[in-house]
Amino acid sequence: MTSQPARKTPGELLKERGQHAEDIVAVRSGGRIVDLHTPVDANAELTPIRASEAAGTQVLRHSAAHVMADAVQRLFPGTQVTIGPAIDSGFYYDFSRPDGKPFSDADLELIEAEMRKIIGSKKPFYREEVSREQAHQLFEGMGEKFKLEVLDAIPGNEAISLYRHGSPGRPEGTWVDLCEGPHVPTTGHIGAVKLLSVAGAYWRGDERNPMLQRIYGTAFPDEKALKEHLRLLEEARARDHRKLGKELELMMFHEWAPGMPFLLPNGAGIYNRLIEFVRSLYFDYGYEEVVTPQVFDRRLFETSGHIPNFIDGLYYPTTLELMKEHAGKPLGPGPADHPALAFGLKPMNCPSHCLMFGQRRRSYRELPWRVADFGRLHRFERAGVIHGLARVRSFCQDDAHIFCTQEQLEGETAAFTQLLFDVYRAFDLTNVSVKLALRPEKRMGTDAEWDHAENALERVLVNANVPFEKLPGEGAFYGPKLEFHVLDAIGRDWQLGTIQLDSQMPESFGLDYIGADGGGHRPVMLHRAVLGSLERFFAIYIEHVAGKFPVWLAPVQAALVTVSEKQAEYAERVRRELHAHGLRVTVDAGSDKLGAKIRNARLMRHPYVVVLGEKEAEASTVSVRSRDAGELGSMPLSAFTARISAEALAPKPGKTPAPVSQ
RNA sequence: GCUGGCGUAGCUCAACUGGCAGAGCACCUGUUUUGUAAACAGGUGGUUGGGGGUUCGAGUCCCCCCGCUAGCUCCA
Repeated sequence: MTSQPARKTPGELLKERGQHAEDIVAVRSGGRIVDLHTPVDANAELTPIRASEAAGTQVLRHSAAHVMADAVQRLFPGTQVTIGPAIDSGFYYDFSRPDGKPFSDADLELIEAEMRKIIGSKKPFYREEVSREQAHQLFEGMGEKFKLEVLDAIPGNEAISLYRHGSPGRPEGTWVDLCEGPHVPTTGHIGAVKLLSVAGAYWRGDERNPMLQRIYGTAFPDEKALKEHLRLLEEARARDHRKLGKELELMMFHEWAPGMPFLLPNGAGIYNRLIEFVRSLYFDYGYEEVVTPQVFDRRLFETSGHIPNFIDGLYYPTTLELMKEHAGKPLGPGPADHPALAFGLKPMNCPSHCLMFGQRRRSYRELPWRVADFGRLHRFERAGVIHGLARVRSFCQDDAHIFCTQEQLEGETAAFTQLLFDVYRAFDLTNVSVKLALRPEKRMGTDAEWDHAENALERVLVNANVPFEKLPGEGAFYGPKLEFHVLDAIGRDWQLGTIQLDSQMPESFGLDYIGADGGGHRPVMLHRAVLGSLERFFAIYIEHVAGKFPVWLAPVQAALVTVSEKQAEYAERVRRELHAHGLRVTVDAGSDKLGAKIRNARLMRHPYVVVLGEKEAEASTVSVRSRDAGELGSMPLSAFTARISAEALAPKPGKTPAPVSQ
C-alpha cells in the first residue's frame, strides 16, 4: 500500500484542527461518510459524526454486525457469513451453519458474551483496498462461498474493500469481511449491544434460495440509550393489540375460522362507532353509500382484470349442486378454472361499483359520483402472514370510489386529502407523511397512460404544497397511488390511507358518461380509503392508545361501583340516569371490597370509575375518578352527567390545516 | 408457502431423564358489608389442539394434520 504525503486520515486531521473527541465515530466529507482511519485529502472539509447521531449510530451498528459475525465464527467453526447490514432499529447478520441448525437463545447469550470480549479489547477497525483477484483468493481460501457470490455481484468499476478488526485470540489476530464500510475507529466504540432474536431468512430474500440463520441485535453508543430502546420494545409488547384484545374482551379467534376475527361486544361497539364516524363525514363530503353482494360470478373479476393478479387470493364458495354436476371433470388451464369454482367471494368492492355506474346512461352533471361501501371482503392470505387484527382474511374497508372527469381529478384528490386529515386528527394521529407510489413491473396499460396518471397525482401534491416522497415500483397494477403514513404514540410508522388513480377499470367495464358536447367520455376512477382496513386500523389504534379509548369510543364510559351492597339501589338510579343520556355504563354492586372493584374497573381501562357510598346516596352525588385526570372528588350527579356527555360526542372536525410532513 | 419455536382448565403458567394432570386468577356457593389497585373458606372445571404409532405405561418420544407465534416471502 502506498501512502501519499498529501493525504491524511480524518482522525489525524481532526486532531490537528482541534476537533478530536472520543465519541466521533466517522466524518462526513464531500457527501460521503468516511472512517477516521481511511486517508482523505489533507485539506478536505470534514464534518464529525458522533455516535449518538442517527448516521453515527448506523455506523456503530454495522460494526457491531461484524463483531457478531466474528463471535459466531469463533463459537461455531465452519459457519459461513453472508451479509450483515445495519437496519432502522439495530442490525442483523445472516449465517449459514454447516449442520443447518438454528441458533438457540442460549447460543445468543454465548455470542453476546463473546462480543463483549471483542468490544472490551478496543481493537482498531481498518480498511484495505484489494484487487478483485486478491479478494477472490482470500474468500475462496476461507471457504466463504456466499461472500464469493457477493463479490461477483459488485459492479466491475467499483473498488473492492475489506474491513478487518483486531480480534484477540484468533491465530491471525484479525477478523476480515468484504465490506464497503464505513466503520467505527475501534471495537470499543460500539458501546452497548444486545442480541434480540434469531429467525430464518432466505439467501438474497428469495424463497427459492436456501434458508439462512439470521440473528437480530441492536447496538447503541451507551447503556442508557440501549435501555431506553429495550423499554420501548417492552412498551410495544404491553400494547400488543392481540394481548389487549383478549384482556379487554374486544375480539377472539377460533381455529375453525383462521384469520377471521370475531368481534366481541366491546370490540364490535368500537368498530361500529368507527364506521359511524366515517359515515358522518361522508355526509359532509358528498358521498353516497351503497350495499353490494358478497358472492360473484367469476366473470366479474375476469372483466375487472383482477383474475390474473389475484387468483390465489380468492375464496371460492361452491354448492353441492355444482360439485355434483362437475365431479371428476378436469381442471382448466388455471387451477381456478374448474367449473365448480364458478363463484368467488369478493376481495374488493370496485367491480361492484363499476357495475352500478354502468347500470344506466350517466351524465357529466352527475360527476363526480362518490360511492362508499363498507362491504365485507375476503382474501385468502397465506398462512404465515396472518397477524391478529392487523392482517386478516375477512375484513372491511372504509372504501369508496370516485368516478369523475379528468378535470375533476385534482379537486377530488385535494378534497380527499382534506377529509383524510380531518379523520386522522380525530384519532389523534397528527404526524402524517405522504408517498407517491409509481408504476410497478406487473401492470396494465400503456406507458403514456402511466405518465399521465403519475403526473396528475404529483401535480395535486405540488399545488397543495404537500411534501412527499416518491416510491418507484410500488404502485397498484392498474395505476399510481398516494399513500398516507402516520406515526403512532410510540413512534412506529403505519400506512393507513390511500388514493389510487385508475383509468383501467372504467375501460375494462366500458364505462362512459355523456359530456356537455353530447358525446360519450370515459370517466376516471379513484380508489380511496382513509383508515384502510378497519380491522387493521382498529389494531393500530388499540396500540396507539394502549387500550385507553377516548370516552366517545370506549365500550364502557363509566363503571359504577358501590362501597357496599347497601348502595345497590342508588347505583341502579344513577345507572338509569346516565343510560337515559345515552351513556354506556356498568354497575358493580357485588360483595367485593371497594379496592377490588376499582382495580377491576381500572384493568378494563374504563375512562371513569364512579364510587357510590352512603355519603353519595344521601346527597345524590357521585365520587369520580378519571382514568386520565385522576381523582376528581365528589360532585352532583348532574355535573358528572354534563361532563361525560360532552366527552361522549364523536369529534366534529372543522377544516384541518394543510398536511405537514414530519 | 418456507425455517424455527409453541399448543396443558375461561386466562397466566407448572408437571426432573416417559411413571397418580397441578397452582394462582376467573367462575359458582357460603361467610364478610366493606371508602379508592386484589377479603376469607369451600366447590365446579381437562379425552393435555386432532389423528396414528412406539411402550407394561405417553402431556413428555416418533409420524401426519390443524392452529398460534418470531422472522423470511407476500400485501394486487
